[in-house]
Amino acid sequence: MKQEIPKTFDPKAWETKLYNQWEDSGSFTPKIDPKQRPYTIIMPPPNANDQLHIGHALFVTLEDIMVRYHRMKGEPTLWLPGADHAGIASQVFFEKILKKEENKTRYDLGREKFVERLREFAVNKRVAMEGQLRRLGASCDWTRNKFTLDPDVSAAVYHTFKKMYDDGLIYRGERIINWCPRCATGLSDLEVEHQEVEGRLTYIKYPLSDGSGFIIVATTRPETMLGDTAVAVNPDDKRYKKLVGQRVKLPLTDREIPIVADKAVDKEFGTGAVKITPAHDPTDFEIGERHQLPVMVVIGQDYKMTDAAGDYAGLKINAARDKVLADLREQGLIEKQVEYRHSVGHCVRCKTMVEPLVSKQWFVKIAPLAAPAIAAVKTGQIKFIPDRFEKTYLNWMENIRDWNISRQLWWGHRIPVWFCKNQTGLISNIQSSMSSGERENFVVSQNRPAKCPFCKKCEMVQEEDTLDTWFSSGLWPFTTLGWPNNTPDFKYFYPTTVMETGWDIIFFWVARMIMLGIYCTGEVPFELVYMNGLVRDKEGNKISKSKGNVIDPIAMVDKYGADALRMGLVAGTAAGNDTTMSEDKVRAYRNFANKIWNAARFIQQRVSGLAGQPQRGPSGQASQKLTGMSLNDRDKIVLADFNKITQDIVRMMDKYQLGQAGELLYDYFWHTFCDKLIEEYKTQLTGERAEAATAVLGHILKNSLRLLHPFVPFVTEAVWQTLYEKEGLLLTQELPA
RNA sequence: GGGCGAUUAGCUCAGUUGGUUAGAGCGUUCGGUUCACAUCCGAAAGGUCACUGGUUCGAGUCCAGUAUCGCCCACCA
Repeated sequence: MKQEIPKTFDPKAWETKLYNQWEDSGSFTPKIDPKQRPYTIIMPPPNANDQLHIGHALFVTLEDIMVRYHRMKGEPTLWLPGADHAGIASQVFFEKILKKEENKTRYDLGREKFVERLREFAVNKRVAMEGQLRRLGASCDWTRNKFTLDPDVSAAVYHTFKKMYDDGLIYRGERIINWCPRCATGLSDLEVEHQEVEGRLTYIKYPLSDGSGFIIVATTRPETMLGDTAVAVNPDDKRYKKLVGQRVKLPLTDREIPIVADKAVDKEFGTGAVKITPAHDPTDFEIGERHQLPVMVVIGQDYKMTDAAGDYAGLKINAARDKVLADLREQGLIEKQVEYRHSVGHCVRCKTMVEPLVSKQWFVKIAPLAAPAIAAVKTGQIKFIPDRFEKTYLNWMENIRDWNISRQLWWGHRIPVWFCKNQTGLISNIQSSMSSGERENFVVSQNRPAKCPFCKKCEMVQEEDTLDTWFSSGLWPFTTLGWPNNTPDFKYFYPTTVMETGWDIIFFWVARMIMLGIYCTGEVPFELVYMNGLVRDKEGNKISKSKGNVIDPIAMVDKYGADALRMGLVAGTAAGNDTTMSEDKVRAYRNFANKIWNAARFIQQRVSGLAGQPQRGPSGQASQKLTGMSLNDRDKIVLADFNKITQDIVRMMDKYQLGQAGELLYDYFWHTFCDKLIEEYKTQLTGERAEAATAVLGHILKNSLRLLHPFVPFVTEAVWQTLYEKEGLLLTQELPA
């Protein structure tokens, strides 16, 4: 009596059941075996503020394929899941919700309440996300699940901050930084994106102090002239050579400022003379440093002119600009104005125009960290797939600048620094030169020091700022394994094997992990960086909510099954290349899942004894069975072909050509095995050829399921359990040799 | 101003170290109703592999240059 098997594969009937079975069996949790080399992937932790999108589905699928493949090779395999608190992203996201639903700001709630609410929010998002990862079939080890704000991870973050401070790698400095007025925080250079905007270049006459004439400067931001502390020209510019060292009267003020020569000035631009406002322009800040110019702040963090702006104090930037222009015009000091397109920095999160400001921030001195991180890639200790990204990485690393790690946010790791209340020095006089060597009374410590070492009596107050999210992310490959404690996990699984992530975060994340990994542990954090591309829509557009072309991966799973989505995401794609996604594609691979199901269904119905003759264990036994059989020449060719395909697949998988392996499997299974071989052999399933024909088809089916399993885990497992019930879970089976 | 990538069938894209008639999905046309699967099968149309030159017995694949498009980095006020 044959059991009735449905005509189509029904993912809904199988997926949840199979996933629970896998998870409950403990198959995702590796056993530490010192005799064997582990295979480890730390999952890039998704932001705990939203649902999974199609890009997550891509990386989850790629990593799951790698992990399932290596698990089937018999390696102790760890795929460690987690979530990121995503400082600025989550805070901005949650503030929007707060505004919309309760019409409140973070200040209305206060820091403590705000963080508590956001934590609650993040927990809920995490739980939902973990459910979605399961829907995709992610075979990660949930017993080791981590969150960046977990107490042990946080402790490791504070530990690292202190270690770096003690090693002189962290300093607090008054620097010009990118300030986002909307988020009210400083940003790193990477969090700023430049966009072209229409502007106007204003040529202003600055009278020479000796009354001999004018020097004309061009600027897009006339209002900042109130904070000018010099005019600069190129040292090789003949026009201005004799003016260097002279002074000019700064219009609208009673100040006189010098003319200096600096190579950063472009002779060709404007008049070749440039006003220098160290407090409000990064280039000017650097020129100012070279010439020891004072830094004069005329724009505050509230986007208004400061008291130092004299008559203009309190005006918003645009109003100040209008008034400055009007006043200059009245005095006849405007030479001309021309339309001018130039690029201006915007906050990568909220798209608000950033304002360069001088403020006190914490920085990581990057050069000592970058050097070994460059070497690690140059010597091949760390390899990139595809390797062209090594150039991108090196190009950036060789020009890297100090890293601003403080954020004026509430959501994140609060900087473990404590100030003496009686000599706080929190707000220093920013008009003074920053390199005055001022000393501040603070202690670096995770917990509040029992006694203030400075005044001996105050309760110390903690730094208000939090750390850049990427600081804790940079430690992720080892804080997840228990570092700085020498735990069994850390000892065994570190350094990890593969870091699989998007090329868009090479600088944000990959570079920082390499630098901090080597610094903290003395070893590279991973051997291989696999870069996945962006998922684009059918027309190749970037996917975004505003374009309305989002593809919800879970909706695709609901409609076509996880196997179909997975196969649609990876088949025929190459590392580092963007990939397109469409419902058509998913539908096509749903048909493939069904094809697998039906091939098995046919064999189960037509072939007697297959299910009752388990070819258990190492694949060698399957071949032994075949060798004992009277195979004809055609059988031998068919089996040799399959053997060749198997070797090709294994070779591709080992080289991380996952998309190609998937495509080859698809093509072989459907168009060779189903269309040709089953059709050919189905007439031989009775009579004297029955035994051999059965064995050949059975062998290929069974081993195809093994090879296919990393790509389409659900349908292969469903078939496996239907046909070979007694043999256990497919994901713990060995691959064909 | 530097760096990187793309250009292959109507559309979206693969093509591993150079090797026989260049592939897939979707779409198009024609033919198949029992015999695993119409979420299927068989067949067909459709490509000077952007252009030019070079290396080679042999180039979609390697080299140089050109064109178009795209991306990243950078302090041009």
